[in-house]
Amino acid sequence: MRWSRYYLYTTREVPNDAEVISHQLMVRAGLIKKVAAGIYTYLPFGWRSLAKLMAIVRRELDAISAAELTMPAIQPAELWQESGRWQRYGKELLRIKDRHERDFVFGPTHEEVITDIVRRDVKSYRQLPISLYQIQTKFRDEIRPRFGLMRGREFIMKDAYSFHASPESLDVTYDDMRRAYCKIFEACQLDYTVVEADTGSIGGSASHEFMVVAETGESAVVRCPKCGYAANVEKAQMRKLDAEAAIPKSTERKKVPTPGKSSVEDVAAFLRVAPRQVVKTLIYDTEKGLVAVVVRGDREINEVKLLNHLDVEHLALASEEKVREATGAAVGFAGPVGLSAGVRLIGDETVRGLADFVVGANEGDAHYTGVNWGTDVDLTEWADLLLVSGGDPCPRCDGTLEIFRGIEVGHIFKLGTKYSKAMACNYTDESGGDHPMIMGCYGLGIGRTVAAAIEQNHDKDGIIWPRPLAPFEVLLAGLNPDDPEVSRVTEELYAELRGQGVEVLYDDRDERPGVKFKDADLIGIPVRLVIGAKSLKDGKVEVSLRRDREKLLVPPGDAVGRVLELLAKA
RNA sequence: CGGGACGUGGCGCAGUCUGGUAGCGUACCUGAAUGGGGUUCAGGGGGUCCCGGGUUCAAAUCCCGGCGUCCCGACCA
Repeated sequence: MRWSRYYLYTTREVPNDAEVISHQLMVRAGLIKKVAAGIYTYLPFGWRSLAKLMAIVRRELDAISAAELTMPAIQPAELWQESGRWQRYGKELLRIKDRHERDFVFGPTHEEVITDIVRRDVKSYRQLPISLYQIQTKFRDEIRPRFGLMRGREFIMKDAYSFHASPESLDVTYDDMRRAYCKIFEACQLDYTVVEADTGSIGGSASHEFMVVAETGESAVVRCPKCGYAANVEKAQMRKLDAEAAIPKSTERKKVPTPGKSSVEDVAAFLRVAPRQVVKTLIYDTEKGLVAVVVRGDREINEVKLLNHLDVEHLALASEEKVREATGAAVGFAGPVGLSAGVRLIGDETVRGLADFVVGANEGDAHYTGVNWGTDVDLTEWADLLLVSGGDPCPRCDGTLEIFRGIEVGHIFKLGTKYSKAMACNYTDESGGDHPMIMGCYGLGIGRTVAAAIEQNHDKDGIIWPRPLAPFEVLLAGLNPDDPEVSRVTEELYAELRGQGVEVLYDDRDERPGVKFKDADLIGIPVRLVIGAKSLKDGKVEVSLRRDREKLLVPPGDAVGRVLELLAKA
């Protein structure tokens, strides 16, 4: 491709609405252009990279006998009413009406449509298992789109669905998918981790996320370097410490004034105890009423665990008024002793072994000291509600968990029969009985993966494409277009590279060398071949890798061979 | 949805407080020189100052209402 005829325009300025580096570089290097918040055009240069990733995805999914199809983006509301998600799915679901005022949605995901298709075609256990996938534009009306393609409202996703007659069959496909995902992300040369994940609103029994390690990632993940345990913090557990248990009761409960001390730190400092001796009580508002959760003062509640434990749809810290209603005191003085009767009380496992601790007194400016389970509070509901953090003990071995941030580029679920039951997607078994099919679903963010690759592969001057995702493999630049010898050699090399099947972008623009070098660094094509009058006088052209920019001077006749060698290394 | 900020040639910004000729950089067009890290000089085109209403002799600037965008918290590929 000759750059002079190509649609690729770079900018020197950083766009004022781009915060993270991958977003800035994708705009500056002419990959994407914003149309509205969270909605982007994929420009030709960016689309080439997405297309490469999609080809890798297709290759690996076809290899595990998944069949590609394409479902409609616009889906009738009836299917969503049938699955129950018309009511449950929140405002992220874009609902639209046609000219007859009939309800439709722009699909944020396709469980309903795929289940509807399969239930009509597949009747027998002999037809199972089945795996289907598509690569398609989705729309989720996110409250806050951000970071360019990392969290768009409209985005391209690969979504796959599998159908089975037994849990064992699902296990096999799930493992196939997991391995295929690993191959895909390895093919993209990404530094990623597979982590255990919460199943969230999609539901199901098991789930793993594929996290690309990056500072700007929106998810927090813990990993044990010793045994390899890795989990999203939403899901992560820690080992219970025996030492925390069975501290004997030694004091009587006593109410003490704590004027103006509402935070754990303040109360602990004021009473001269460690924050971990303070038990904090958080009042949550849910559709099932108010819930009080007690947790060790130095720790945080994992709201996802709480949501799952309570089996509720909505969960939020209660308002000032609701807290008053439940405790009779201002926020900061709630405690489990003498809580309003209608409030459900749940204890996190971490406070179970505590004795002689401090709690809020449910009245302004006062706390209790010397509080103990049993004698002072009758608490019967215990659960693991802890938000795990770095430094906590691994739940699987005696190692210590590390915490890092990641970009969720893929997510696989064992769905079970949630959708097949709701939508009567059944098969007939050997003995003629009907059963709902067991399902799995598997998502992979196409644009997000490319953004993550840039997030992980760049320097101060621009993108450094991993070769498998690079829009072009080689950048060819002639520096002195007026020099007939330069242009002759450059044209010859261009023809030769193309003859070898190399994807080459030929910078034939009438620009000064400085501009060409700066643009080359910015757009980050892995291998660079430069022809300039100076080195050509010595019978040499330059070959270099974008990553280290180490120049190799070779005769023009050897150039293509050296380019191919470097490509193999890129 | 709560909290904060912003909206001025394509892009990045100044001007708004204190109302009075719409400006700078860059990009673009023409010409010349230059030709190994965003070169230089000369000339030129391009604006509903987000939208609507109000105050005023006069509004980018003040007032009211809307819209859009970005950032920080609850969702997800």
